[in-house]
Amino acid sequence: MTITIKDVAKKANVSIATVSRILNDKPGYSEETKKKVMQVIEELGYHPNGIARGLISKRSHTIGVLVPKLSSMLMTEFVSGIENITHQNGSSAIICHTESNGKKTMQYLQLLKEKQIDGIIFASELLTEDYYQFVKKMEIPIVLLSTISYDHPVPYVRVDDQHAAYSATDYLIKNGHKNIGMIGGNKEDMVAGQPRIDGYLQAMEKHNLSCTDKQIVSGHGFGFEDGVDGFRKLIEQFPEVTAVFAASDEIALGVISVAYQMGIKVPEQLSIIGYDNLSLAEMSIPPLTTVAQPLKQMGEKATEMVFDIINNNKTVESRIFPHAIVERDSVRKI
Amino acid sequence: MTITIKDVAKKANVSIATVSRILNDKPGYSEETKKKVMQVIEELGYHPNGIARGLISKRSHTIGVLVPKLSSMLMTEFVSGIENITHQNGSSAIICHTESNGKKTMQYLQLLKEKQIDGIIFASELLTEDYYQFVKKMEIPIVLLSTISYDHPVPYVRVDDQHAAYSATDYLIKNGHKNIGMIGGNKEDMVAGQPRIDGYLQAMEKHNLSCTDKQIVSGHGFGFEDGVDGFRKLIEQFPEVTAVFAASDEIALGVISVAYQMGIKVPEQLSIIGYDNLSLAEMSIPPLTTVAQPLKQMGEKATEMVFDIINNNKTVESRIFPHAIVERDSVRKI
DNA sequence: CTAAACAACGTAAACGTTTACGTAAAAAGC
DNA sequence: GCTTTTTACGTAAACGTTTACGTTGTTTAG
Repeated sequence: MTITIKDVAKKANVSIATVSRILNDKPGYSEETKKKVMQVIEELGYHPNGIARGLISKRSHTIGVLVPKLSSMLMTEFVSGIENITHQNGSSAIICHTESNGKKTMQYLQLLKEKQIDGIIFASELLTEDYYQFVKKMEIPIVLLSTISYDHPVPYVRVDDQHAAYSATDYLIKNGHKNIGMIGGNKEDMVAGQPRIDGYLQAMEKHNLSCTDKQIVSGHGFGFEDGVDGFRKLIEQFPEVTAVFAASDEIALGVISVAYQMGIKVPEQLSIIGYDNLSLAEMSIPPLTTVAQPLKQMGEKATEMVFDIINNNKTVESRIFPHAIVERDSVRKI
Repeated sequence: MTITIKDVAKKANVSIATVSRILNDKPGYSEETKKKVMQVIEELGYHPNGIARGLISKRSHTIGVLVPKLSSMLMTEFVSGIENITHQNGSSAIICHTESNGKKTMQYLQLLKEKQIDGIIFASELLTEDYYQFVKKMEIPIVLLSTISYDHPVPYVRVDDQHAAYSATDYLIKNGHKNIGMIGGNKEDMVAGQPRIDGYLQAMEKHNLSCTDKQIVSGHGFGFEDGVDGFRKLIEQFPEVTAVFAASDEIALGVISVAYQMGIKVPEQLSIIGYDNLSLAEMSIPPLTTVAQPLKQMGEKATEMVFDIINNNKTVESRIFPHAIVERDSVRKI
């Protein structure tokens, strides 16, 4: 038998209201009774039932996190930050990995609604009209992480992908490279796909470097395999390539791998810059120069924003986090 | 205003009991009224309140997952499996990363208790007496993942670390290596620390290979840095080394990195076998031969076991999952 | 044709809290 | 000393469900 507030009240010879008041620091009890009650609580090993509390307070002290792919290291960093702040606020996070599956996502949203979660963090995926409408009906605060909504005013936290891609390409150019190729991820990806390609193009144009279609290849995703396939294709259609901008660190590792197999030395013959600054970037050979996003902090900020809306229900402003080039050894300085 | 079962009942001209019966497929209603009620539910966009449900059913449809380090790729695989099964059972998982911090762990356990979670998965860390007693008082099913409890009968899912380490070392020996070093992780780690060292020793002994203290170094953890520090130390005190067994893939990458810096060729001059088979093992140069644990399946099984206890409250048997050597290119066959 | 069984509901208690309201005694104000 | 305020509680309603039990009307059995 689990013990409830009633048991405590009875044993302490007070009413449940008094116990509740003591538990919640609401005025209306004497120090003396507090002592007695606390002692009884200790003796009985009583813990309040959060569910019953939630029923009244209409707060579940839980937030939902929707991520497309749990196993990606990107997500891990986000989640780590989210978890920090959530716990700091006496709440917990339910991670839902949607696998970029619309149906699954809707299912999760339903589940989250039933669970009466207090807020949502929606990460790294396009907020479709369906999702938006559903969330709107739920009347629950939502913050986008590393993604945006074109059609609706939903607060977000992200970096400027195009700008970051520009910086990466610019870095290659500034180091003397001219024949620069790019391996993008999924072109359809509205956040990490086209914008990064655009940033690349923008930098090439700015520096008056010719840039044909052959210099850009984009695959299905942002994984290692996409990198190896991508680079094989790239070097075939653009053999003069001397530097490549990869839209993710995993892609970058893929090209390093192929380069190694083909006997192309990195960075002597081929320079590579990645994107994400995952922990594996420093483990690679050579250590990978890459674009860093403050992933954990972004997760933290997004979560703070959610709690800001919940607690003060004020509207919050979106944030663009700064990116940075972290220089390691995969780019040759000509 | 959120709409409740009352609103549905009123609009459909039935009692809340009937609505509830329809929602839960309990007998006691006609097809006709069902149709009407369902229609009203649709119109109103009603979703039952899981909290109120939980208050009665005494099930929160939530399980707690305690992991020491979220950002490790190991954990990600576990969590991914856990999440799968949890969702399959109409529940969700709350991930708590304890950072191997006793105080934080206890805090989380408290939180989970208040949340009235239905079960616990405790991963990759020693179940201390404190934890055990607390969980026991909670009277909640718990399953250990990749760890064990020496003093108490708590069901677990793991691989036989000593055996796996034996296999790895044996693999090196069978491929003609004799001067085999080992870089262990944290020796204090009762699961991944000493047992792997023991397995290594066991294999060496079995094949009558001398093995001095100098051949084994163990650091603070299982990360990349531990690998680089470890190998630097190893090669100093045991320069004849021709093959090393690393207690984790990250450690293995660390030694590959140092080897590269020192101009030692892998696998020509130095063979390396890792442990874990993380995704980065295939991204490394050369691709890393390693010991594979079916991480995701282990997470899934552990979760299934939790639900087994919850639903049928039968006792479950612990499982030892098979490990396997996945051969890539980091070990030279002499 | 009547008693028994059953189908299709409605009523109300229960789950474990919080909290508005009421009340008695003590403290304060004049 | 009497009113007013304050303190320290207790009572009971509310949160949104599920479910045991009761009730009515209809079907079935004998």
